[in-house]
Amino acid sequence: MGRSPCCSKEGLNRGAWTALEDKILTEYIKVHGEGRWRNLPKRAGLKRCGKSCRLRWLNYLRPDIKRGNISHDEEELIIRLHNLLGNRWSLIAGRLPGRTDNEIKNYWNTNLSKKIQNYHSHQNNSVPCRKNTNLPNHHDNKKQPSTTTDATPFAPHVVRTKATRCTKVIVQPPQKFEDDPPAQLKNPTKNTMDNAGNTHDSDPIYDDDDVSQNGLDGSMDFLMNFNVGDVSLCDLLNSDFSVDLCDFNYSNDNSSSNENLSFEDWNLSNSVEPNMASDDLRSFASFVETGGDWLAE
DNA sequence: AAGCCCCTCAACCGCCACATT
DNA sequence: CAATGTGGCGGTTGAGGGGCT
Repeated sequence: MGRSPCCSKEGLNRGAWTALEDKILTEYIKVHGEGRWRNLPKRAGLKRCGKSCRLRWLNYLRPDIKRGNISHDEEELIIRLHNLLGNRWSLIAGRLPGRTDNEIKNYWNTNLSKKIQNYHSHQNNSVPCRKNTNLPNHHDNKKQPSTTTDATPFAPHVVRTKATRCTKVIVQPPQKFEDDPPAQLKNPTKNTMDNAGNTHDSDPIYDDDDVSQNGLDGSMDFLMNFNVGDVSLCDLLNSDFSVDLCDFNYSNDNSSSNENLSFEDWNLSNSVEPNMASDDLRSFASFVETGGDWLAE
């Protein structure tokens, strides 16, 4: 099946965006919203390819973009996530609110990949084989930057799964949790956490009406509603997953599918490092792996 | 001061998955 | 079911800037 190019390249501007183009694009999206990228340039009066507009918006103009230096915490998280996910920058970026996949990819290629190479060289005088890590050749012969952190990569543990997103899942707890559930599971009282780490009980999914509608009695079943960005970076890094079991991220803006998620899916989306899991989490994870139903809304 | 080299990162490209017709 | 449309992803490129000689 043939594909038409995303746009005619003739007569279009290329290269760096001007301030005026940025302004036009921003104003247009403010009024009309994102989407329909192919037609956007014509409607907005931009001599740009639709793809280029989308990229410019997503990577640079979006108001929620966090620009500036990657913090040590963020760097550590990137390393951990890359260890789990490989070069799946969009997934990694999804765990770093305000950061874009392009930014993380660039940061990895220019900083972290070298640090890790240096680290492994230092450890055993050889660079271990890393799954799915394709370092750009054009950087190989360039001088190494000074190492400013002591970030320690983990052994390769890339989980290869298809990225699956869902916002709301219903999980029946294992017997262990029915007998002695973690605090937040005992009382599924609508706790969600915002970006500042504050908890709220505003999530309508936990409303009594919802519980009854779903046939849940609150003590046996519980709902979890996750969104990327709901948990701050520090929360994620410092999570005691036995306590924060309900605060994982699993995002979705496209909730039409009804998927069964494997434990791998669940684990990679909810835990930065599997070894961090507590006994409770392990039990819970085991339950999910062996029969828990994930019912995407 | 000029030229060269290297690094960073915004932007581009090609491909893929999924939705729609 | 095939063709087409659309959005998204990861790899790569190259302009521009800074540092070094």
